[in-house]
Amino acid sequence: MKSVSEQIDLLLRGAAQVISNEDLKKKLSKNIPLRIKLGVDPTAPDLHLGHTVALAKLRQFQDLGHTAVLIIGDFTSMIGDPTGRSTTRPPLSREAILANAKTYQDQAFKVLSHDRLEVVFNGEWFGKMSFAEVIRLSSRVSISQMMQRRDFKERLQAGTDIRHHETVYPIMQGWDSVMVRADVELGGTDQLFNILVGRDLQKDEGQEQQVAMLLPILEGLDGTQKMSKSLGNYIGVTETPSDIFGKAMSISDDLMWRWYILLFGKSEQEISQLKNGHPMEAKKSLAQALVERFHDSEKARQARTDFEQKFSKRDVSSADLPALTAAASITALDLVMSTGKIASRGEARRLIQQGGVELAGQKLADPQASLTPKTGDVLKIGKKLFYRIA
RNA sequence: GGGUAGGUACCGAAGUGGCCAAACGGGGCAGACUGUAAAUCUGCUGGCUUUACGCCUUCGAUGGUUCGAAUCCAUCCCUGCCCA
Repeated sequence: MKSVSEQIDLLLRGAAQVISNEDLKKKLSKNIPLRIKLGVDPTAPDLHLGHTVALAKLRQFQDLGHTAVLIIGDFTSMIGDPTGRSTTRPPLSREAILANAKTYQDQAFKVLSHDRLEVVFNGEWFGKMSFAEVIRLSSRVSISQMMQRRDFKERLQAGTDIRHHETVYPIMQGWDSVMVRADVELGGTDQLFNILVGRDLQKDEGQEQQVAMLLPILEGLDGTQKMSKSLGNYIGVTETPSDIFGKAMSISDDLMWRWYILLFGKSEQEISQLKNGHPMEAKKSLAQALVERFHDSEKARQARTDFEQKFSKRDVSSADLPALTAAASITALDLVMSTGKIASRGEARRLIQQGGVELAGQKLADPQASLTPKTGDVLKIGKKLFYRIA
C-alpha cells in the first residue's frame, strides 16, 4: 500500500471539498482498507460522463486497496432525492427501479473494478424497518435542521410544496452510512447536507464518523452548464467509439483540462506537462482514453485513426462509414432525406443551400439538382454525418 | 374556499382585431476562419411545395363574434402570488 501522503495527494485531486482532511488522514494512517461508500439512485437508465466522476474517484480508492461499497438505492429511489429539485419527483415503479439498477451496474463496471467491491441494496434494511423504527430514526433530525438545506429553503420561500417524505430522504441516506459502516462517502457538491446527516447518525450510533468527499459537477460539452441528459450536452457511456471520440474532440481546451482532472485524476504537474505539447494532441489522448475506458484499447486506437482520417486528413476514402443505398438518379434533396437523419425536407433544403452537403467532394447547391451517385461516393452532411453510397 | 397575475414556437420574452408563422434574446444547425477546438463573423431556425410575399398547421382547450382573431366574448383546464 502507498504511503499516506501519496494516497492523500492522489485522492484529493479534483475533490471540491473534504470534511475533513484531518479525518481522512487519520483513517488512512490506520493502514487498513477503508470502506468507501457511493450511493446511487437507479432512477435514470443511462449513465453519462457526469456520473462517472464519482465512480472514477471510487476506482482510485479501489486501486489503493480500499473497499468500494456501492449502495443501490432501490428503496430510496421510491422517494426520489429532492436535492437540486424544485419540484417533487414522481416515484418509480419497483420493476423500473430493478431494471435500472441492473443497467446501472453494467455501466458502472466500465469504471469500477470487480475487486474490492461490495454492492448492496438499501431495501435490505429499509424494507424490514417497522413503523416504530422509522419514527425513532426520524426523531434524530430536527425540522429546522432539515430546512437549512438550500433546496428546501428555496422551495419554502418560493412557495412550492415540499412533501413530508422528501425530508426523510437525507435521513435514509445517512442511515445507509451507518448500515455499511462507511469510512468515506463520495458525492457531488450538492450532496453535502445528506452526507453530513450520515456523520451525525454514525456519531449517535457510536461509530467513527465518515469523511465527506465532495466532487465537483462536471461541465457538459458546452463548457458552461452541468452535463445532463436534458440539456443534451453529454457523452453517454454506452455511445459508440466514434461518437465518444468526436464529442470529446469538440470540447473547449479549458474544459479539456477539467476533464483530465475530474475523470482521470491527473495531477497539476501532469497537466502542465500536457500543456507544453500541442493542445490537439492532448485532446486526442483524452478522447482516446475515454473510448478505452468505455470500450477497449483496440477500439480506441481505431476511433482515433478514423477521426484523423476523416477530419484531420479529410480523407474518407478508406474510413468505415455507414452505407447508404441510393437510386441511380435522385435529387439532392431526396438523397439527403434518404439518410433518415434529417427531420424535415425544409431542413434538408436549408442544409444544401447553405453549403452543408457534399457528394464525392463536391458541394451541392441546388436541392432539386438531379444526381447520379456512384457506388463508393461519400456523402457528407453537416459536420458529423458521413455515408458511403452502396 | 376568496382575491389576483398569468398560460405565445426548444427556452425566455414582445405582440392586445388585418402589415403575424408571430419582434428580440438565448439555445440549436450550417458556412467562413481554425487544431473538425474555443472565440469571432455571416446565414438559417413550424410543415409542404412548381421558393411564391403560395398553401397547411400553430399562440392552454373548446365553442362563439367578425369579411378577418394570438389579439374581442363565453365556458373549461392548468400555473404562480396573496389571504383563509
